[in-house]
Amino acid sequence: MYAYTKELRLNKADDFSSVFILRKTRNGQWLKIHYKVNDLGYSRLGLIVSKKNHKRANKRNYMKRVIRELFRLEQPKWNGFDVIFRINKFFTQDDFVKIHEEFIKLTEKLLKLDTKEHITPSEAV
RNA sequence: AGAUUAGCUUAGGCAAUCGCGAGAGUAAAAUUUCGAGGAAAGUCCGGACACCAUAAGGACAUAGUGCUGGGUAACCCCCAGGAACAUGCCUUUAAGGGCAUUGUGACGGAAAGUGGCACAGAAAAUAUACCGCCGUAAAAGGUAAGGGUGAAAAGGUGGGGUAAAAGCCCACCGCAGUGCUGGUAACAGCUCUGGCAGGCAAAACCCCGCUUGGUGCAAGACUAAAUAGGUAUUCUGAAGUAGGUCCUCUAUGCGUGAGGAGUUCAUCUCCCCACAGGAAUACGGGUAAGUUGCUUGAGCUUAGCAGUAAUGCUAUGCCUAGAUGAAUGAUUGCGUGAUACAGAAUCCGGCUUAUUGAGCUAAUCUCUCU
RNA sequence: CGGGGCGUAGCGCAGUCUGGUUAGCGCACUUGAUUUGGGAUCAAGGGGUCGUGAGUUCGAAUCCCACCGCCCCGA
Repeated sequence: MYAYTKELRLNKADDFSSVFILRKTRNGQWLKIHYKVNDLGYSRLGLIVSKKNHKRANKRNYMKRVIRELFRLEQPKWNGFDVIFRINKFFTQDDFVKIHEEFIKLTEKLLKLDTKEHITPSEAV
């Protein structure tokens, strides 16, 4: 149920650009998301972490891991969406709780209707 | 015992839940094994490997490198040693000399050549003579002791000597050279000889010795769609339509070009030659895409031996990431000195830089005790 | 994986190849003059660890080495 396999990733440039063209975005302090409905029945994740966010590779890898982890835990509650996350601002382990809150806030529009009624995001964690 | 400096080692262990990459396993699951670093970094050197070029080697150019010996697959690397310098102490009238240091140590050639040395100073390299000194009636002449300039001025100190001076002479020191001794060598020591060559800089050009083909895993190898094009073979050249009309005839005519003939106002007509159309099949090249290269290697562990050491040899055991939108995280607990810097991308050997805490070694200093 | 360039005053640039004792230029800034006032103009002035650190040299922005930051290019 909480798996994160290769099928749940956006890999091709066409997939990315099709999401960008729709221009549906939400912005937060650390994160920015682009999203688009798909017909697959499950959500897919794309990540953009540039060298301008942080120069060191291990710090960028950490940010990617955190977002993948949150996606893994949250995506079963969503309708089928292609979602691309971009990092606005560099964050570390100390900011994890804040990042989690922001993640849930940004993605509340993607929730399925029935889960929205029964479970609040904070309980799901 | 503490502090400082320098160097070396180490980079964590166990457990729970949900997850990630690869292998094994299965019909599919279940299950199970392994899963970042000392710098993985910077990309500064050296290789392995692959392809291209040359196919015997040599010379030149370019770039790099430069005390001696050793290590290595190789090196702008490492180890050991030696000049030189620095710091401290001792000694000396001075020049200089000695000792210590886990300090530095890009250290071939300046007598192959070219060029440079601001300002100051008489003079900055062919030496020269400003103030001076001696000398003289005055010049000429002799001289470089002293003064002054500078980062640097043709050995230093003392004595003799002289008109005044000067290695002109002597002693000691420095310098250059012959010889001997020690050392594999760089070099060191001793003796003798020479009155002293001639400043600095080659991280100025340069000369000499040595090294040096190019491109890099996006190298390269294999499989190989769609579209377009290439080569070969075969088939087709139909229908429609055109030649004023009808009949017959013409199938390279309706496209192009060269040539010829006829008629003619002609942008007309005809003849002949060459090329050109369409379809199918096969072939090879090759793009996207995929597979491979891709991890067993100048490998690691332990022990012994050789060597001052770097390192080498022998034996024994081990297999330890291999992704490709690119794998280690989240929440906790136990416990600890446990954090920092930081994430493999073909692989090794170095160098450089970043860095927490703990431990070890050495030197120096301070305090206490004997 | 490989190659190239840049860093000098608040901003944009010279000077670096060939080392030399005031490190300049333009704009901006400050003060004064001019004007009723402002702008423009004229005159004077301030402002620099030459990206950082070591080295060569009597002397380094310049030469050598190592780092830091920024930009560009090729496969």
